[in-house]
Amino acid sequence: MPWEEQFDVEQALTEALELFWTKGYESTSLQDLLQTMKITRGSFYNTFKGKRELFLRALEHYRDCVVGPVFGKAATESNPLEAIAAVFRMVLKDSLSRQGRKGCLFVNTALEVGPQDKEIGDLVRVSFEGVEAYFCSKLEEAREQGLVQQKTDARKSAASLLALLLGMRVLARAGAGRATLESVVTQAENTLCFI
Amino acid sequence: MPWEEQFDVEQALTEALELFWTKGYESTSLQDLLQTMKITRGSFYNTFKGKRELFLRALEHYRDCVVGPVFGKAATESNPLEAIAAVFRMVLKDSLSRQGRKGCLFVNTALEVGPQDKEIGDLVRVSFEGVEAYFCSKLEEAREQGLVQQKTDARKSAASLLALLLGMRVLARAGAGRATLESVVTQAENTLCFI
DNA sequence: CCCTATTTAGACCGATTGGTCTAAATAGTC
DNA sequence: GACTATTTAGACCAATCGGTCTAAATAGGG
Repeated sequence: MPWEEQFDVEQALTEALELFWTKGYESTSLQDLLQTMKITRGSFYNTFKGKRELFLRALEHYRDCVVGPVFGKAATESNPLEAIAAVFRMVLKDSLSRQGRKGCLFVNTALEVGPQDKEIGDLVRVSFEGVEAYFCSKLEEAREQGLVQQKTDARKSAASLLALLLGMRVLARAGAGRATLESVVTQAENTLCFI
Repeated sequence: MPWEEQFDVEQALTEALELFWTKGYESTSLQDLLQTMKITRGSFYNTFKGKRELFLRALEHYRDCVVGPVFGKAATESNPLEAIAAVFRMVLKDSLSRQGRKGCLFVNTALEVGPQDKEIGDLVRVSFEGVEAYFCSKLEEAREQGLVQQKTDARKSAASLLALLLGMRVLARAGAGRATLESVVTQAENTLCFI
């Protein structure tokens, strides 16, 4: 046991992520974390430098293991508009589950700790810009394929789609009804047709 | 001085609101509050029962003094679609200012403390539902006046407009660029035309 | 089996948290 | 000007915060 790490770092990170996601950064105490991650104080500060550093790793973990797959899966759609719609449908499906009521960790973080921590704030802002760029590229693809009017401003449409997606995450965490969440997606799909 | 309150409660409440709005609930300490409100511990606990109770009053203050006027002003528009557009334009103008980078206190609260405090969570959810209902009634008015297609589903459209508005607040607090925020509003205006 | 590198459990740290309490100061009433 | 109701300033509280440190336990290499 002494020579290599005694616990599954990946597993512990996942548990920490879950906790931060549910309770937010400030409301998650060290005691909470140690209990949930099932490690001791010593290993905690040995493996992760501190609470903030763990949080940063949890954010990256979330980006790679939660956000990434959603867009990866959507990218398999051959129709670029369908790729965008698929993102909305996946987020909707998730938002309707018990799990999904936690919202999106990036959105939660953007509001709670982003404004007070430059590094973290930048990380989530860059992530948002990535989503916007993803939508934008898909819309440009759609235009090239004639799926969308030539005059469509991809950047503007991408921005509004991003806002729609973030809004849905807020509504989900705020406990909005199923009908409201579904309406957002159908309206997004309609928007994609009329774009 | 003994017989009535020694300080301007309204003023103190406004300063507290500002602080909660900027830093969030958890990150705002009693020391912060006392300093900003320029009152002593004694008067604090005399006038407001505690931190949570002050926060609740700050939320109500925000609802009455910040959110209310926006919708009140918009309601003076004779064209119901213009009333909705006016809300978006006002929120945009605010979001572009230094002040507006705080986002919306209700949105911030919905994500940070809403999930952990039923009373507060309900308060913000009800507020969101109010906005949705406002949009909905305006859209129904528009339909009656023939400004909008007869088949338009006012409820669905209202929900997506709400999501768009919340998304804009998230983007503003996350530090999104001017272009992104403006795009959201122009797109919302376009959506209103095609509805 | 000894040595060594590492992890363990948990005592301990100062700082800060939200909240209470008391004694002095204050400004009205009579 | 004494009395009284109230506010003041700030000492004080236990609990918790994130973080450090040490001694015992552990399991590899030689």
